[in-house]
Amino acid sequence: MATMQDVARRANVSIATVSFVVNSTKPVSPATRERVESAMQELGYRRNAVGRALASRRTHIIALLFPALQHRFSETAVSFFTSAAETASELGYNLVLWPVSNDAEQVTDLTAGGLVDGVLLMEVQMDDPRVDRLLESGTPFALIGRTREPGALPYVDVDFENAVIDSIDHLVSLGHRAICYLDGSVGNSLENYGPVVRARATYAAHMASLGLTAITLSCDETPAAGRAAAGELLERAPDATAVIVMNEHAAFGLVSGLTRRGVHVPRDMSIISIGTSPDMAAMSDPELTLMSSPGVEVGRRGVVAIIDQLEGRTGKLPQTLVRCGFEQGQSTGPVPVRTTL
Amino acid sequence: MATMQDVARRANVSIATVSFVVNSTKPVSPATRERVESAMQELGYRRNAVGRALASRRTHIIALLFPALQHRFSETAVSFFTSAAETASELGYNLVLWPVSNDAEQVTDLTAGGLVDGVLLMEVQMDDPRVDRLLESGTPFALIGRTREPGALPYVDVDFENAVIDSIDHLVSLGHRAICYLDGSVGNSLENYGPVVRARATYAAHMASLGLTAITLSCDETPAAGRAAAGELLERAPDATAVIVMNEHAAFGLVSGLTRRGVHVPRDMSIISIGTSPDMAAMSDPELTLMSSPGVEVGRRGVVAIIDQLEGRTGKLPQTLVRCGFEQGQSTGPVPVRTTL
DNA sequence: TTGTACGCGTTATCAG
DNA sequence: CTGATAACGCGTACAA
Repeated sequence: MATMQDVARRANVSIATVSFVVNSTKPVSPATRERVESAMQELGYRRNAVGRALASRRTHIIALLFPALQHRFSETAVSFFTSAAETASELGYNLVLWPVSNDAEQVTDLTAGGLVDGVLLMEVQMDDPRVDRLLESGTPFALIGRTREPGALPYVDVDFENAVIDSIDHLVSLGHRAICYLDGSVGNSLENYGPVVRARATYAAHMASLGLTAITLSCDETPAAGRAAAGELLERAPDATAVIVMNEHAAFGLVSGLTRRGVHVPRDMSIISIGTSPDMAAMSDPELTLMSSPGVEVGRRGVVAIIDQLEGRTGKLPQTLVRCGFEQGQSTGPVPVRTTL
Repeated sequence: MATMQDVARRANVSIATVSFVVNSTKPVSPATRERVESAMQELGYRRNAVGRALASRRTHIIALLFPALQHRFSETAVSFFTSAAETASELGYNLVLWPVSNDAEQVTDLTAGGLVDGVLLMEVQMDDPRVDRLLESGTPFALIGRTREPGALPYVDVDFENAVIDSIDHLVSLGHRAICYLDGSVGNSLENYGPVVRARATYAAHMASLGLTAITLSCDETPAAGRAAAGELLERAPDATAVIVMNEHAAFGLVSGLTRRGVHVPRDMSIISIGTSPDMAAMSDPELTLMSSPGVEVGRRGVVAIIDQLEGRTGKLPQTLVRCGFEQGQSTGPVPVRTTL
């Protein structure tokens, strides 16, 4: 509860001097510095964040905008949240969780309120109206994800494209040629969701470049849909020996659906799941081979990206893609030897 | 960027009058109110949160203290985070994520900084030093969880005790008598973790009150440990026909471990998982029957509890236990008919 | 009903 | 090196 005023009186200096030693903003003689510091000690002084914010016009608060009414956050989201908060904390900032519906108006409320220094925008859509609002507002921000045309926008995103390529290459190295692809449902909002769109395109392109035939399936993001997809897979692609899944919840259903139908994983079919955390993957039996999405790293980099902006560190534009980590599970193996006719 | 001053000038009134209409804190004649409001409209005025905070001594910020270095939050935690943030937002508050290590010193930093009006403390331990710090600080707070002796502390907690009782009763109604219990590991920090301790005690007590034999197992919180526990179960309790699991990750392993050993779920063994979300449960095959932990409700109530304090609504002490919801899955069924010797 | 003026706790500018 | 002092944007007695 002690203010700078109190400290100043007790140390027989001006309030300005106290400010200097607190912020090391100007040189102070060792003698007076000593007096001030012991005064602070005795009074248990802590500088008031609000007063500081008003005077310096910096709150040291970063808003993490996340879509309210969100379908479902994955475990990745938790590690992202907490990692972002921790990074902010380490760098002297605070992270406030800011739910926004698709109503872009709330973005204006936020930026005009003066409470936040910068904004981290989660779940960026391919064409996201909130981004335009942020640009108008002049508030520093960074995207988690990318718009269709990121241009000069600062962003941090998961590199799902390379995850797809790595997955294909890995499977090919195991001898697989008939590699299918399963992602989230078409015809719904995911169509506009960058990761799904980009990954699917990458799958098609890379398969083509290898002279392989691309077969894409989609289903809802539920285990039940994944189980159903197992049937569809066997019907539409009877020769398939591997599936790359970009649909975490469906991946579990796909494994159990195949198993139920007598298709052994990985002996008869290899499965690799993109964007699943190791903890999750372990819950499948057999455990899933996966490309884990780097929630912690993305959270950290996102926060660093805006703080760099806020503190005027003007390096090169932060446009970062963080790669997924390959983790060998038990759901992939060499292509089965066909003892066919 | 427009300040109250700007609005006041434009409307030809004093700055105080603007404040009155903005906060409806004093009656204003319709005429001048109109002038002020259109001035605000034209200037796109938004009240500055920091100025307001400094003058009113209320930031409208609530800190959510969560344990840093704990990167294994369940899906429940996500719904808790987001629900808390949304509730706060609806009530005109902001929720900031505040990572704290076990070092209770950080709690002092927080409360002395003047940035937050109140504190929500997650993952409360049975004997939690942070609670003492909060009490000393005088900052309004509420606990998510409970200490060993909650006394007059405001808290919101999940009612795992009744979840255990309901689980037992449900299984008993299906004819089960040999009902085992599996929870998190003993000998580690979980020993001091309220939910685990209380639920285990409740299991023992309720089984005893029914004249049934209690058999308790523990294992790490991983699917692999759960699979291993399947073996231990069959060995230690060969007559068991049901297991109540208070260890989300292990529950998955238990199911697959039993299945691998030729024990069919639910025909030979019923399993019910406490504190698992429906989304998670669906990833098991067969889908788990569960008592879902009410993350959303707990988040909402926790925030409401401190806001009530902050706004001086002095109803009865908020000490709330939120019950888990029973959700029928496919992992429970009637007790098997023993055609034994 | 409306206006004046002070205070909230700091930062920052400018003299000294 | 140190000290006044003016912002910063708003809330609120107190006065008119």
